[in-house]
Amino acid sequence: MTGGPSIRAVPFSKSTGGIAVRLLSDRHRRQLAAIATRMRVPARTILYREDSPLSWIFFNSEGVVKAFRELPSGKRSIAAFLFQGDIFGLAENGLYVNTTQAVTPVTVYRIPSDLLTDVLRRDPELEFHFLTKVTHELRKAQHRAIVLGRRDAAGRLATFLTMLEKGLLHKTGATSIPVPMSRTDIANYLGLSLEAVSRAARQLTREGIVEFEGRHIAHVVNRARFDTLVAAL
Amino acid sequence: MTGGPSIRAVPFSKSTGGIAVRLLSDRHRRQLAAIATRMRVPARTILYREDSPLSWIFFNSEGVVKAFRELPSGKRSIAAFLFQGDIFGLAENGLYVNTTQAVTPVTVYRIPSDLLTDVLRRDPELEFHFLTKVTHELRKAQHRAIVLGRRDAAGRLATFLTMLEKGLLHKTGATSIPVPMSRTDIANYLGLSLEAVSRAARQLTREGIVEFEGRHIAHVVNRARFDTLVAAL
DNA sequence: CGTAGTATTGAAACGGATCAATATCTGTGG
DNA sequence: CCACAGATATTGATCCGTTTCAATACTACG
Repeated sequence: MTGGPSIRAVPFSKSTGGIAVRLLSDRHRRQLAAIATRMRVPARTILYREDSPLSWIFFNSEGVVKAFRELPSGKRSIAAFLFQGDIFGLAENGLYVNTTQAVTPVTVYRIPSDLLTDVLRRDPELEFHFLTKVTHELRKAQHRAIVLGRRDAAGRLATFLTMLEKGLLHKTGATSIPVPMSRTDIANYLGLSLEAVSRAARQLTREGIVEFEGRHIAHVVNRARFDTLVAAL
Repeated sequence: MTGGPSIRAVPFSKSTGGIAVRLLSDRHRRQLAAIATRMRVPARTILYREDSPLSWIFFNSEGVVKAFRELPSGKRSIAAFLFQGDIFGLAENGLYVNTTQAVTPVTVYRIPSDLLTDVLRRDPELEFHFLTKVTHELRKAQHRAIVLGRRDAAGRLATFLTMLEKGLLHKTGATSIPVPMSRTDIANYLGLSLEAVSRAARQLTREGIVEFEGRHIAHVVNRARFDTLVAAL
């Protein structure tokens, strides 16, 4: 949302989800700006497909992206949602591991992976930022795995809402949580059926814990019970 | 298993799970040897506890370590098993995220985290190795999450055995898979009850897919059906 | 060789998946 | 701006598998 060609919008400049991410120096910004391409794409745009050859690493600057795998059974498993500040482009043996698709209109920075590798190998400080970023993704993945260990659908959904909430920059007193993705996406992320997610949402409403305003905004009505439910891992 | 103080046993020197890990140069080995401490500990030793202050990063050189979190409900969720070549010591805000405990007798290298950080910041090549390692852990975590998305216990267990098998250095023709951890550990990793794991093992046996020799060795009897089951995600 | 932790097996109940029908939303063109 | 159509979501009923509870068997370690 910063106008012009400024690299300020590159996500390194902000904190995400509670960990302190050091700010990029101007030198680093310039370095990245020299090799990055800014892209604005509409929702549903596919950025790359699984098993296609790795060519770019991406930075999400604005909007939400989902990373998923198509399973042999035809089901799809969403590995992660990428928010502002997240990097993505995970590959194995030179092939992307997931397919990534814009959930909302998205602004990303795209850097050729070989160029990025070169820059990183020459600049340990910058590389350290990446190490931090990937470590952060690792924590997110482990956290998701813990959530998937839960049996109860309502608890999983509540925990998911917490994730979304923590991703925000905690506007004080803001009780509304934007839920940009579809129920189907949530189901695929939580390892539940669409119906189970729908029923879980209803249950949270019925019990006076969460209220939904349309399908894309949630309000935590009873914070105490909400927190209890989330903590009841 | 290499005798003496050689740093050769440091895990960077071998490939893990299919990704090509570049060998460490002698210079890098020397650099790490200067700050690393080799430790041999018996099974069940706790290496660090969750929420304790980060002080070391570990390298697993020999044996199996589990990383888990104690959940408020009293259950425990195993985030990962660390095998030969894996690094561990994930922290958030300066506190370890998991508790780690030796499953078998273990040989690890322990490096003070601040020293390691210093070395990495001065050596991009070495740092790149770490980036690769962490990325590898990230893939493992995402893979686990996909497994947890499965509903059927037998499929989860079979997939788990596959993981263990791929971790091996593929001795050609070796049909036996060592299963060093307990059934309870497997249950905590797969998000199943102990009973479900036990029944799943029995089912695999009954259907002539896997045979167990004691509780810590598995043989894949019918590879075709085994692979089908694993692929049936 | 005994004992405590670990694992197996059985029976019952809960909860989510699935199938099916209906409702609501979203984006497109009139 | 409205109407329509396809996609997305809700709700209901039934089925199936895992959890839980409980009793017994095994195994590993001192």
